[in-house]
Amino acid sequence: MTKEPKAGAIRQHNKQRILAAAEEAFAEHGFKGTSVQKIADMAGLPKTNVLYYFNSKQGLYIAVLEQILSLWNSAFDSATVEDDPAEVLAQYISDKMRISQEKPQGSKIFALEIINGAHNLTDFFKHNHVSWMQSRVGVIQQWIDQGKIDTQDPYYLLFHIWSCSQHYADFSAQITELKGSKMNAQDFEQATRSLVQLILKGCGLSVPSKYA
Amino acid sequence: MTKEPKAGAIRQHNKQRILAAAEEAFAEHGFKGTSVQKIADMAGLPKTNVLYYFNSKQGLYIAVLEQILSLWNSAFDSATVEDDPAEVLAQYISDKMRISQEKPQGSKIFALEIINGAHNLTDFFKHNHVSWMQSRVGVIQQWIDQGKIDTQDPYYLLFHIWSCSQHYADFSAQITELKGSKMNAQDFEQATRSLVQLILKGCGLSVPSKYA
DNA sequence: CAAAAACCAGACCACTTGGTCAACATTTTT
DNA sequence: AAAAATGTTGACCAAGTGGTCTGGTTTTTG
Repeated sequence: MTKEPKAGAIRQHNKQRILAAAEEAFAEHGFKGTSVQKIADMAGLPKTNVLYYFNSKQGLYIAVLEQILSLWNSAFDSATVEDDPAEVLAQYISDKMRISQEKPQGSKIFALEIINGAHNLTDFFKHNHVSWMQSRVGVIQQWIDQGKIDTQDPYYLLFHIWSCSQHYADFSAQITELKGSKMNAQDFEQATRSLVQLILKGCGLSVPSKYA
Repeated sequence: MTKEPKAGAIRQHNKQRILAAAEEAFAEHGFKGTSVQKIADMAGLPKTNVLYYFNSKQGLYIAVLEQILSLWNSAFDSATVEDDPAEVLAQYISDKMRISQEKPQGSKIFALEIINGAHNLTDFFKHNHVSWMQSRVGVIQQWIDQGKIDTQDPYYLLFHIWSCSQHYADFSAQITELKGSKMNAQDFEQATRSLVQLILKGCGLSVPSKYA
């Protein structure tokens, strides 16, 4: 069992400092490509100190992962059949795009983790993830059955929403190269509108004026 | 200049052997996570031999990258305004999905490379890529101007096509987890139809019967 | 204020890494 | 068949790795 000493303002502060540095480093160089020493330098602490708070490099990595996942909630999580699919999906896409804009590192780390086989995601998380998926697929299927949106496999719809929105975080280097400059806030707005229109129209929905 | 000794059946054969092993290893563990020793083992050769053909680990990695990129061509590359956008886009999406199914390692390596900042892609490739993009964006824009497809930023449309199709290669671990089993040929067919419908309908096009 | 708990950090270690070198074997060319 | 080019390989190395240990300092607590 991991010891969890209560409170400790210093502990709190230092752990946060280390987590922030680790998130940046892991996002940029991956797990193997990041050394504990480098994280320590970025956090302005000796290496031993990092290992003191997080017992191992992997422990720190998992802590980073969990912190990221805890921030990925959305109104879509609790949507029901009663809700308007156009409204709910548009909101969900907007949420995911905002996360890609504001927390690109998290998305990158998650992507790296999945590409490498997701070996560090706990069974607890995986189980949660599967449950969430089944529940959301259920709602979408009901929308389909009621003829509110086009017939399709709800799994693929969700995959497509994720991939497009996360693309703006994960592949930012490529996007910058191709567009000639880094995407700014206005670009993100436009990309979001573009994606909302594509997905909603692609599902046979019309875009709520709020997102047009 | 890199010496390129003519012919040499042995050379050809060994290099190919090493490239294949390296592709598999890099896709699974990334650049930093793969040791030259491991690649050598997989290729059934001593480490020194690998370094003999490719002067460094990075050299080998770049060779792998170039080999991958050389296979990513499609009919879309040479499409013109005269062509039917529905037909061309549906074909392009199908092509990209087939690559995700048949060559997932390549897609993964490319994704890892981009996430990590694309530092190993040569300027030559980047320039080619930008040119390709501008040319394709031009064609799409003309389709828009002629009212053949919905008004939108062509850049984002292409990003969305890429991200969705590559998602099936890069995030296969997550998909398998969520769907409960690895995607088979039939699943890929269905996913392709689903994506073609989403994108085309999202652009205001109707799906050619061939892809419905 | 003293003891206990928490925190800090240099020295150190076993191990892996990419890469070199020199000697030897094989193939190709003349 | 001699010479030149190409291929093969074990021994070796310097640098970097995650992680431990030990002894100290600071902070918290009774």
